[in-house]
Amino acid sequence: MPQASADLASRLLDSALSLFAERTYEGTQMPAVAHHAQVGVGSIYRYYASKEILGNAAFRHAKGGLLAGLTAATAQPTTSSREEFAQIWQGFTRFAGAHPAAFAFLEHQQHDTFLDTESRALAAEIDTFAADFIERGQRAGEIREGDAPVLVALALGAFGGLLKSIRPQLVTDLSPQALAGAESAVWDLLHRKT
Amino acid sequence: MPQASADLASRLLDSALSLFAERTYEGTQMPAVAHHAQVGVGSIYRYYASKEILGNAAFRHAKGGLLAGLTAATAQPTTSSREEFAQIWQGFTRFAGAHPAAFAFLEHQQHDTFLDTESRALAAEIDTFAADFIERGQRAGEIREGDAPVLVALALGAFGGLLKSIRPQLVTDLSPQALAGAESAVWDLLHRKT
Amino acid sequence: MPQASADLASRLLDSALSLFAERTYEGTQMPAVAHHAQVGVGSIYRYYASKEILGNAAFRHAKGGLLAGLTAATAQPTTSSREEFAQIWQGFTRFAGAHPAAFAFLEHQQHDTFLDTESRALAAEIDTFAADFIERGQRAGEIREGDAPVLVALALGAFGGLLKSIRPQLVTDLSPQALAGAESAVWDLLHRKT
Amino acid sequence: MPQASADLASRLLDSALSLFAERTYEGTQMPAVAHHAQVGVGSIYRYYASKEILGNAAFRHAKGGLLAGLTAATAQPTTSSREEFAQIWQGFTRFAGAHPAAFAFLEHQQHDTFLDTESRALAAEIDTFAADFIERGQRAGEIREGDAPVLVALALGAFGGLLKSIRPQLVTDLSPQALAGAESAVWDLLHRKT
DNA sequence: TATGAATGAGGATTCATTCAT
DNA sequence: AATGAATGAATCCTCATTCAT
Repeated sequence: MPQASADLASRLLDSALSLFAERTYEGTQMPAVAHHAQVGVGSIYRYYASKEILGNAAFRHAKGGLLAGLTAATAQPTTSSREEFAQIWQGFTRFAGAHPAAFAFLEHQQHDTFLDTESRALAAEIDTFAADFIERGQRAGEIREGDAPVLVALALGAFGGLLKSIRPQLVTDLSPQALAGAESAVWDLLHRKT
Repeated sequence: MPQASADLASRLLDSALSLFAERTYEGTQMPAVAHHAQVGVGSIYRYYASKEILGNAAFRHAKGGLLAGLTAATAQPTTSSREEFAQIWQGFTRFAGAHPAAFAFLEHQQHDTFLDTESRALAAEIDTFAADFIERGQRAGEIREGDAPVLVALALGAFGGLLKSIRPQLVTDLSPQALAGAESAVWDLLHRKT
Repeated sequence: MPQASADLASRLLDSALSLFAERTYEGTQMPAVAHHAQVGVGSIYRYYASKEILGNAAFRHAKGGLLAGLTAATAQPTTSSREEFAQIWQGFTRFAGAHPAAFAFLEHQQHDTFLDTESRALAAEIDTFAADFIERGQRAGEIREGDAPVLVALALGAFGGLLKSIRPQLVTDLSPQALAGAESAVWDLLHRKT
Repeated sequence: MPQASADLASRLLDSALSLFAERTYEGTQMPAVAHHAQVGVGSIYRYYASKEILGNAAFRHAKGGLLAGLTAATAQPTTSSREEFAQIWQGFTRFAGAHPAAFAFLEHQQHDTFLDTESRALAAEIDTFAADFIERGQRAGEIREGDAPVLVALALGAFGGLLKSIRPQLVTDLSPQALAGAESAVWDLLHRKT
């Protein structure tokens, strides 16, 4: 069973993620992670040398997964910011639907206590990705004027608020209409009115 | 110093709030709160019987302050949802400017581990307040159709995202233009296009 | 009010005694003593420099009171050990009835953690008093042979057992018959059968 | 050492018992128990969830052991109360000799602060056991008239007094004569004179 | 003289981490 | 490789004692 250990590592990551999402990084005990993953405590340490390292791995797993989802969603060329926005929206939506714990964990405001430099750098990538989209849209005259990071913060904040409000349900539980309505509301947040 | 002891309780609340905002409720130690408030650890317990009680007091202080700020800001009668929105926006902005730690603490996603029923009830009041505003605007045809709680979540999320993005600076450090831009962006999120 | 402070000192002693009796020396907090005596905590320290000193004072007050009661009860000359035993029994009975908390406190087995030398010496006096009575009775052929301290331990133990069993009622709640029966049982424990 | 972990629980119980006997439940610190049992503090909590639970376990271990000893000692049928009393006396004597700390702990007057309902129930069993013996003897005309609980209290009190007086020596240090003398003294406390 | 708010050392308990099996 | 019992530093909380009023 050559992939046994790889499996265990990722099972641990999933367990950590769902417990962190539910009870906070600080509020989650290593024995609880072990129990959730159905392994002995000691086994965690074979894959993650410390709780801090596990926390960072979980964060990077989540953030990296989101970034990959967004990249994949925006792979098809588009002809307008609105279309690209739709792709991004779908990227977020799918990721949040497929990995609710990961998304919830990323939404926590306080990772500062344990994130290392590499994790912080990864976190910044999402912002850069979003800011690029905003700036492109502004140059094309489709997105309103203003500081790109500010617009990113508003839009991501709105999406996060939406997800937080329906917790612990899944995004996929929202009616298509409600979701479509939210999408156009957030687009209007960004859209340049003529 | 006749106000000494009444003050101590609120000095402790402030200290707790700023440390909780910075490092999470779980990540803050009682001795750290005592140190920040420049008192002995034991003194905390004269005013707050446990960390959990202190946490709830801090939460209620913050949430109650925000609610009071919003109520005050919307006291003047208005003739349109846009105007009322401006009042609310100012209420949020002022509160976040005046009590950045309190606002940051409220933005944390994970209070579930320690909030008691009373605190949760207070938290719901803000949502009700906002949902009322939304529904009134919808009836007046000024605010877009859709589930009121969903719109509330989007708008509050956007505002929260904004504040989070500039941390640890103050809202008041944003240029008036940036702030005004953000305000109209969020309004457009809510506004019914004709 | 010249006796005010003497009063306070003894009120504190009484409070201490009844709390110690109820909850143990170790289980009683200084603030609880203050509260029971209706004074501020600080005031205790004007009369008793520390909890340990208060504990010893309470112990000596109780033990000394019992010794005084026994001495008074046996003041009248008697012509037999049985008569003297009756006096002693009455001495114990009256003291336990009049000062139930003091008696209960003395019955606790563990004073070793705080008693000082002087208190221990006083404690020994009761034993000496009782051993004297036993030895006199043995010389007169009225009390059975055997180690005097052993007989003392048995008799005092029996009396203590009696009191413990009816706690928290008072000795005076026992029917005169029951009390008389207990008295003759304990006398038979000591009495030399012919 | 296959019995290691089952042993740890009982080693902890023994350590707790001897420290509680010596210094009171309240006067004994968990680290002291750990030290005495030669384990880390944390290990106590794997077996006993709190000090209170440890205290109750220790009490029940002691009381249960005594009850078992008495039951075993009285297993042989007897033809008189005097004989049965001899069995009971031997039961007490052996238990106190074999488990001096357990016996001393049981003699403490103040368990009220931490005993739970189950422990109290067990404590009552000894009294019932003794009261049964008394009542049987009374019906047979061998034991004096009087309230059975009162006679039990007197007899147990006497035995307790005896043990207390020789502490910290062992019962087994008493000369056989002294012990036999004490036994007949206590029997005379109970015996119905003709 | 009396008070009780303030203090901080000390005690109970938790939990990340180790290591013998 | 996996386990989970054992560890003890770190955390919450208590309470004897002090001292400004």
